[in-house]
Amino acid sequence: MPRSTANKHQEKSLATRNKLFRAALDVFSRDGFEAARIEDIAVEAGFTRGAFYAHFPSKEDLFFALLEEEMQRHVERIRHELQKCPDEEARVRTFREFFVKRAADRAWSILTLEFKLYAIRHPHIRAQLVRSYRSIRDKMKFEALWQNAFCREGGFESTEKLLLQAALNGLVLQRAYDPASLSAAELGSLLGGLFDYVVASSPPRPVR
Amino acid sequence: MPRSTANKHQEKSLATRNKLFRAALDVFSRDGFEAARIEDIAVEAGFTRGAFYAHFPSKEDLFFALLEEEMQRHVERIRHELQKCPDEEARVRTFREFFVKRAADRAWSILTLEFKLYAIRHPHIRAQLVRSYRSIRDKMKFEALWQNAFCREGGFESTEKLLLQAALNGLVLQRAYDPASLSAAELGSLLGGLFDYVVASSPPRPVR
Amino acid sequence: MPRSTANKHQEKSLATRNKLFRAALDVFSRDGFEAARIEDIAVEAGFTRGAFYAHFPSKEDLFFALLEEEMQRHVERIRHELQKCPDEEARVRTFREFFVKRAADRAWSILTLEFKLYAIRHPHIRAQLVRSYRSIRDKMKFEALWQNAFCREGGFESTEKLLLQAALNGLVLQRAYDPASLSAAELGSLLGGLFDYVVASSPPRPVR
Amino acid sequence: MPRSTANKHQEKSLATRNKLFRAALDVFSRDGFEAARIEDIAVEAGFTRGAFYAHFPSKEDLFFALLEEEMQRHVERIRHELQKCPDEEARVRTFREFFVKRAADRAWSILTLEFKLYAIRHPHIRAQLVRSYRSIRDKMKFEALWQNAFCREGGFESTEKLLLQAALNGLVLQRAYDPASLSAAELGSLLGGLFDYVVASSPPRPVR
DNA sequence: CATGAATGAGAGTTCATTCAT
DNA sequence: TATGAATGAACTCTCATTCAT
Repeated sequence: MPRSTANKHQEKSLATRNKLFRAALDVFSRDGFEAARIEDIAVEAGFTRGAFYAHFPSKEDLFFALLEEEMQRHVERIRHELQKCPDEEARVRTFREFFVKRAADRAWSILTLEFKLYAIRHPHIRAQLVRSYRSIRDKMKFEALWQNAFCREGGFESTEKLLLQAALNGLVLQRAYDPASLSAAELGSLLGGLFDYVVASSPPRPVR
Repeated sequence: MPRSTANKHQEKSLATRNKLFRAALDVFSRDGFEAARIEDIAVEAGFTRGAFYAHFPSKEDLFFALLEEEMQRHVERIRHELQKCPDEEARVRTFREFFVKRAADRAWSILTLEFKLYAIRHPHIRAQLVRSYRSIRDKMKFEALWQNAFCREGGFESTEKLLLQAALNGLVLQRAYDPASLSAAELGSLLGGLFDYVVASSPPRPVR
Repeated sequence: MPRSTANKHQEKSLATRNKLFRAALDVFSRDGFEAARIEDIAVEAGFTRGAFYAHFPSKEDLFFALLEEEMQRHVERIRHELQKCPDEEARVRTFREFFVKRAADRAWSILTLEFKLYAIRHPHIRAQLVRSYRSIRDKMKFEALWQNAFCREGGFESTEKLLLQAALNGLVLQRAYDPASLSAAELGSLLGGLFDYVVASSPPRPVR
Repeated sequence: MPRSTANKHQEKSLATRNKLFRAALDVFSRDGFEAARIEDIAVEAGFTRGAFYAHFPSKEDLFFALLEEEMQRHVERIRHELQKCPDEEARVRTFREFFVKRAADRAWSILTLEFKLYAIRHPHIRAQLVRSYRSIRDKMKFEALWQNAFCREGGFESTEKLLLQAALNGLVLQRAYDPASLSAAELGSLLGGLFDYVVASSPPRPVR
């Protein structure tokens, strides 16, 4: 088998995988993780179920891949923006903006909630999700990013970040199911205020 | 139809309904709303599926009944405690304690999240859920409760309360799927701090 | 137990039975024999399922009772009209009118078809239905009625009558499912013509 | 996707569909349309319920497919026979024979009745059935067939044909539930006579 | 006589997954 | 690699019927 043929195969395979990937994001966003049918994802990508199983062992595995990519992209965007900041004040402002803007990605917030709930009910997945988050964080050096930016102390998994995350997802959910109860502006203002509160209450890092 | 017969029927019916009610709370907590099978609820209560359908038209309706009862109980407990408070400071302290303690009811927080996600995917239920929350709030005079306690202005659905709710549920979820990332003490401290922040940032009610 | 009390009970019981009877005709007409739910019949009569079972062993038995009553009423009306006829010509005209007019009782025609189909699928009922028709005919002296009226020979179950019956029910069914294909006038004219044909082709009875 | 694979799949699929088709005719004939269980049809064909749903969206759709095929086959047989007829007399004789012989297909007559009754109770199906009959008739050029054969005028849906149909089905039903009331010979003679009557009473087509 | 709570069998339908091609 | 036919388990919901009251 000539090398070029092998490459052709590999390329085509990768292309299929990518199409399934994009399709999955669409279908998950539209129907939710549990309600999403594998057939719908395959069809949305232009294939049949068989192609799905040739690339991913299960719906869960596809989600983990998606999760990893999404976080990677997010961190890279932040890192890129932070490099342009002259001082800590600018860095904090950048973080704040990023945080508040995440409310716009309704689908992702909801997908995150949904999958965590799913994980609670499926012990095997729960363990994998915990591992997955840890591994992504390690790979991304997320902790260092946060600490360098803020000159503040942070534990292994800073609880303040969990609060921000929880509030963000919870409020997006609230707006999703009852938009009348919370306007987009109110949501933004709530998140902004919370961010300021968290930063203000975070203890300054002792000078070494 | 003799009166005694009717009473016997009524009594028995009510007893069965209650057993199903309790069983549902158990099963929902254990398996989640969607995964909960009607048969499991019925069996847990000591009956068959048919009995379930004789008392509740659907799993959703049972959940709404549960929701209403739960909120009613909660409000009543708060109201009772508030009556014993001599001044506003005591009332705020009472509210704070209630809020922080709600984190202990892991099952309910998670059930709430789950059902809201379910509602997003089922328009008919979404509308009913919105109506249900509104109707319970009206019946409970929840707004008045909150406003009297705090001597502060509050809109129809005060956004600050939504933030508290969102953070509470989100953090409980976090602890449920990864307990190592957040100890019970940290969770309590996070919630307490958030409560203080919200109360502090809430504008004092203008004197009339 | 005083006699009057016994009578009261009997009376009340009969009244209940009658109410169930009328309700059954309504519900059967509306929903069809098989789709009719015993509960609906009971409720329509102002009772509960238990009352139904106190008076009729099953839906089928109720139908047989209904069938018997309906045929009895029909024969009595014919007999009454025939008595007023001075000669054979008038009797034939009377019969013709009765036949054509039966097309107006859409519900009964359809119910008849439905129950016969049901009987085919339920051997036990099939046998009972055959017996039932025979017994009603005997009791009503239906054959004698027909023969006296027409001065014509007729077998045990004259096949011409079966043709009339079949055509009537079949055409009513046709109009029920596709009214555009057959107007009421066309239906009447078809039935009238068929009646005339049957009478004309029937061999005159030999003088004894 | 290689062509040969696609063909194999197509072939297999068609074979399965056909097996389900035949099985359905059997089961419908034996148990009736409503009582027929999808599982029985699938098993009779050598498959499971899942296979059924892969080929037909519902029991009703399967019936419509069956109806179309049956009518198509019937019309084709008639058309074929008519071509061999030298004159109108022969054509009328051919039609007569076909009509009388249809009484032998007890299952189909009864299935037809049953489905029409079912349609009356299910508005959605009723509309589809009316459309289905019309579309088949149009596709088959059934009207032209009938008119060319007879040199007689006929409306869009000649009412005489409806009478023949109704009588046929009704008499077959009668024989099905009470064979003693009508011998096969009597049934044939009744149908033959009716056919002659209808043809004789049909107005000859005016010469253009 | 009448109630109505409870049973339990049974139907339709969906879909992740397997596997021959 | 990709197809798509087929499986089979799971789940919801309906209703005739029984029975204690």
